[in-house]
Amino acid sequence: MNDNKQRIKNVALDYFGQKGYEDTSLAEIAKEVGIKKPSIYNHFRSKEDLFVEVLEDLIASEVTAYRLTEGKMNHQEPLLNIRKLFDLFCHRLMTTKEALLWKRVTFFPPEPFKDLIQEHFIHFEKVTTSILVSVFREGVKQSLFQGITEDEFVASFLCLVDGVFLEHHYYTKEIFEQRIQSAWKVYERGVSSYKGE
Amino acid sequence: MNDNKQRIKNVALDYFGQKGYEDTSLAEIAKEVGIKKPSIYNHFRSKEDLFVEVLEDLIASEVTAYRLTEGKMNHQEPLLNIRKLFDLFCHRLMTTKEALLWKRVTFFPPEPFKDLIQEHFIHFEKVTTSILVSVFREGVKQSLFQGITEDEFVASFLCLVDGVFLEHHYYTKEIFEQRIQSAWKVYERGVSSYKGE
DNA sequence: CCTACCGATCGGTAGG
DNA sequence: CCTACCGATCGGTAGG
Repeated sequence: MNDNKQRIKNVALDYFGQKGYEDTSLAEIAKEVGIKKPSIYNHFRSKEDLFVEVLEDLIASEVTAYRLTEGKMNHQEPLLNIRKLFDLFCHRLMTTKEALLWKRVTFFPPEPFKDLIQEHFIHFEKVTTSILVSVFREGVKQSLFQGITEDEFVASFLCLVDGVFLEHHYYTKEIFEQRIQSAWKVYERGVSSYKGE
Repeated sequence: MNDNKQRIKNVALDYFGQKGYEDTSLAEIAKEVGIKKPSIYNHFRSKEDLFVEVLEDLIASEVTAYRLTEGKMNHQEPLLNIRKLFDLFCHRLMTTKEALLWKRVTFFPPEPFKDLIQEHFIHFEKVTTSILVSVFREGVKQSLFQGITEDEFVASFLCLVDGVFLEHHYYTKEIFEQRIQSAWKVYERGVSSYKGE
């Protein structure tokens, strides 16, 4: 019964990510699902409604993934944990349709959703920040991250991840993986103590 | 006589950057310029033509800005030069309309221009990379950047700059500047030698 | 879930 | 530079 509703959302997630919200028509979504355009209105009150539902699902699945990784951390190894977070991020970026749409809308939010998307972005960042802070504090206990404040630790990690986020689009998979490794290496050196390991 | 042609291009640069190519109509561009839509066709054969001209101007001005900064560098001070490049980038990001459109089309190129944009992207990256490479090599002569390869140096800088770019959209000016400083600090530590200054 | 249709807007043209 | 207009397509509705 609700099979088609989920199918519409799946196709919408894909098309909104590939072509953007404004440039995706309900007619082409319907065609891909195998129904006619007006039938979409049996499940969603408007195109905007459809977008909001797709977006909300996306956020929920991102937050869940990060919480799961947090649960799997070994609190004795801060450097490993921060790497795990980084890998999780890169992995989702390359394998999920959600990442493409999330990237698109955070970067170029469609007019009607600017505020909504901003709220989600801030919420999502709070989730990741709280994880980063707990990793940092554990590291400090172990005399890691010397000369770096909590805020600097968080900000530089988020900047790293945002940079990777953008670059995913520019390059082929091979070059992208090189880029990731290079950026990570410099980041890790940067947050490590000058006096070296 | 060609005053209106330039005005059309200025407005188009702004709107294409803010709203994207597909979601910008010739009617609204005309309105902003103070003419009617068909008059645009006195200066451009099509909407696609207008976009291509805007894009070509954009590339030219970006390349010029980077070349100018390169010319002002003091080759004895690699760390200062890389900081200058970083500042140039951040400055242009916050003050020029070109940067916004450029980032938009490199990430989410409108269908009809995918190949054209890719060509320009590769060209532009060659310019910035060549500047970074010459900074890096001067640094190596001075025993800076120990343990970092040329590719890693270039990749991590571009990642830093891409991260900053994304964050520019999301934060207030004050928070953004804090973020920039934190990201820069970790980057600089990361590319500097472990054995410290 | 469908067919048939709506007003609005799109890029673009004719003709002056 | 304009007015007037084109076919196509958009999101959305009526009615079954």
